[in-house]
Amino acid sequence: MARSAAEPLRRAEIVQATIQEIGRTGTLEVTVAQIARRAGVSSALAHHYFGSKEAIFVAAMRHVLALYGAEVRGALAAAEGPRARAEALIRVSFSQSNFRREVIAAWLNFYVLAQTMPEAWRLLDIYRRRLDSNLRHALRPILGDRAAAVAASLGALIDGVYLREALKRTAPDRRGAAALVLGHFEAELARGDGGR
Amino acid sequence: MARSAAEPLRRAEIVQATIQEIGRTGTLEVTVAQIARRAGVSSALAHHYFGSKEAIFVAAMRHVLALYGAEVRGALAAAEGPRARAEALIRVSFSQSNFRREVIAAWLNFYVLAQTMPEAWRLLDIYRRRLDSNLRHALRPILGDRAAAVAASLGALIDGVYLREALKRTAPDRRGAAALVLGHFEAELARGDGGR
DNA sequence: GTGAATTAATTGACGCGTCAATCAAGAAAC
DNA sequence: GTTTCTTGATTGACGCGTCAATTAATTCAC
Repeated sequence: MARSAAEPLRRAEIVQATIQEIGRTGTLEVTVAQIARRAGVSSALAHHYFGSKEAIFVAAMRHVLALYGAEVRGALAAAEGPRARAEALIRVSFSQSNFRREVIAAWLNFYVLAQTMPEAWRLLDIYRRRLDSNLRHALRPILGDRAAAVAASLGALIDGVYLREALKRTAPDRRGAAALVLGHFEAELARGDGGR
Repeated sequence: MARSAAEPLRRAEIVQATIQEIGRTGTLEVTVAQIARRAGVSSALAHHYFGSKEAIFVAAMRHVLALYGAEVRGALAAAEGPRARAEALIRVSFSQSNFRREVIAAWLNFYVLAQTMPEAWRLLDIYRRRLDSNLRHALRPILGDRAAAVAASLGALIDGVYLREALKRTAPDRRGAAALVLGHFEAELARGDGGR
């Protein structure tokens, strides 16, 4: 059979173009034609591979979430001790590859997409659950019963920082964003007579 | 002239319908016809009064922000002392009228709107600036130099709680949301040897 | 190895639905 | 009887998804 490796390549290009277009416009109101043009293919091909515009968006979400998940695993593997694990989870959220204009814009719009697309909702819910779970796990040894509450707080704060970054005109300030959340973390540690 | 008080009335109805439709669909992808139908008028009338769909959205934003602003002023007026003022600012964000499904959904979508509409961006920027300013003012006497950082953290946390609430299927939990933010506030207070 | 056969990759054109905005005209108020 | 209020009908643009057809790659018979 005539099986070249074109399909996975094209799929990846289209997914990449989708994220960039969402980043450029800041909206989900991008046409399949725009995405296809940026990917250097025809809109018909995009439909051929993904079937629908919604499916293209879902693929883009999966890509972003997968990248994030992979970095999380890497960071956790390298972290020694509960506190380091919690800090690693925070830092990953503001890593070079995740805390970028297009990715931030994509996240914001994925939240909107989740309002109408069950599949998008499911994906975001998985992300949230996993982050909460990871945080609780890391915090339990140092914060005990307060672990759950602090995990929820840190999770919401990370999302909030993303949201606010989406409004800024300037380039994302990874260091500042991470410092803000880490500062919050330290305040909670200090209070709970944390692990110092 | 035939100037009954119809115009302001219709405008208010249309604005209200806009917020409800955004809440129902969770998106800005609502048609003028849908909004008009819910307001009990024709789509032509909506255009007659507002001129464009964008203008309708802006009016809806102004409404939400104005309501929030009014409650903030009321709460600040009633609060005695720096700490009470800060707590009042937090509580207002989760008040009965602000922390509702439709309003939360509207906020989320206003953030998206701000990506493409300068006017929407301006309005959101004013909101953020004012909240930061109010918080810094209240915190300065008890936290000194740390006031700015804690204000930024609290602001982002509030936005993050809104964002996460937008994903939930259940009715908004005002008490829980306020408790989460207030809990973090206390942690910062305890750390900075705050005002007790 | 060459040519026919088979399958994948890719596209241009376009139908069909949708929607924002306009317009011309009727109803109501004063 | 003029002005505001209101609408149904219309339109022009646009975008998703489809389809028939073309091109490129790979296999296989010999």
